[in-house]
Amino acid sequence: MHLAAPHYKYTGYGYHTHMNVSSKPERTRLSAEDWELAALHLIAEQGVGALAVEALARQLGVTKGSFYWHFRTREALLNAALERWEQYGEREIISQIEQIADPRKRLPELFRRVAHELQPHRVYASLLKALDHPQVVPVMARVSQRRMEFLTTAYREAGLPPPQALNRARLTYAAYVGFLQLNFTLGLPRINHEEFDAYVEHMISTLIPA
Amino acid sequence: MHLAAPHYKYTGYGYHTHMNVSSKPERTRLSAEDWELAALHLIAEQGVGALAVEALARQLGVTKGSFYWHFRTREALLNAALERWEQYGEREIISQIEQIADPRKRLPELFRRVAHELQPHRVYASLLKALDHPQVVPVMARVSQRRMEFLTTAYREAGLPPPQALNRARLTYAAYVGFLQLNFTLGLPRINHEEFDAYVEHMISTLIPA
DNA sequence: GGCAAACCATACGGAAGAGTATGGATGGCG
DNA sequence: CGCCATCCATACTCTTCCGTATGGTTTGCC
Repeated sequence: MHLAAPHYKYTGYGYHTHMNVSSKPERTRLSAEDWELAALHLIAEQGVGALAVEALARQLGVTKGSFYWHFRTREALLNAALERWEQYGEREIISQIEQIADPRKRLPELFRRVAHELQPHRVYASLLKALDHPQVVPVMARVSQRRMEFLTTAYREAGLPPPQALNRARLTYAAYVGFLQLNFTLGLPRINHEEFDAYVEHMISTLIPA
Repeated sequence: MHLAAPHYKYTGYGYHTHMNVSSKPERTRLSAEDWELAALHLIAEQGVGALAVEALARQLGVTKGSFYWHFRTREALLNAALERWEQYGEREIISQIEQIADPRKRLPELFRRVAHELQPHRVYASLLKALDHPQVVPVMARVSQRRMEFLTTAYREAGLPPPQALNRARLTYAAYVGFLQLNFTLGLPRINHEEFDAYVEHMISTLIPA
């Protein structure tokens, strides 16, 4: 009889000291948060379809008995993990960019920063492939919508008239999403580092108004 | 004992007269081709994950017994369907575009044509979400690679120097892929017709050199 | 130190779906 | 007409994975 709704602490996005994936000497007891983080980790690497409770339990060194104490169902875990991801997704980057004084320097800087941290994009890429699961659609819709709006105002502030700014934001964000898919999901001729930097600069020069 | 490797006819991509999904008065006997086409149809609408043999059989008005006569396994069906799709995918469009005399008019025309036939893109979009299945990766890699090369030469012929042409092709194709995902997979604020046309023109003016 | 509450293991039940075995129906063709 | 190849139905088995039931163990705390 476990109707317990455990304490959601939301201490951010990252790993605890006592949790390490795929090695089991550390046998501290687990919290709901641990399961959510492990779930996100698994989603990033193998996709939403691979999110099975018994597999996760094995990976954490426990059994299903533990899981069903913390969560009512598998869907509950997915929802909790998605909610956590949505909360602590782009917080920092957006606020960092907004602190840049010159509006015309914001977009290039955004492009370069986003380009150089690949890890946070893995979850987003996995979630893109899971758009048939009804639970992820609203989350992705909200996140994508917020980012699009951020891009749109950035383009306006960079000098584009409103209607063009919206379309340019659409184009930019589509290019971002497509790049994710084509590269570390599909593995097209593995672009290397210098080449990638050149690509980013090409993007900047063709998408951002001088 | 059915080791039979049935006759692959490859008569193109489209529906037979005697096959209609989701109504069953027509009870002709089925061929391997029928199963492949039905599979592609199902993939386009519900994704690769929904490709179950019993479900397909129900939809075709037969039972599994039929299926396992034509195919050795479920994977065999997927491979056959993918192969068919790869063969009869972009044949026409590419050849049509190549017949346009002025190289500078090819890209705008390509953009506009691709934009106005949504149906063929549904399979591609579904396959993008199935990039965790190892069977679809090589197919998508080949198809995407071919299209990218086509775009690259088109940009060169339109006047871009080679390195820029490659990056512009990358950008363009990423924008295409991302648009698919963001729109009829995720349902972002459902862009309407005039607005969509305006978006396409915006793409043309920012991505294609004057 | 002992007692709740929190946490976990073990052993089930049940649904879904892949694949197999086998016999029946159907159609061309000699 | 009758036979053989083709096509399909029925009735299984096996596996995987979700969820439940229940009892055991650990931990904070009085």
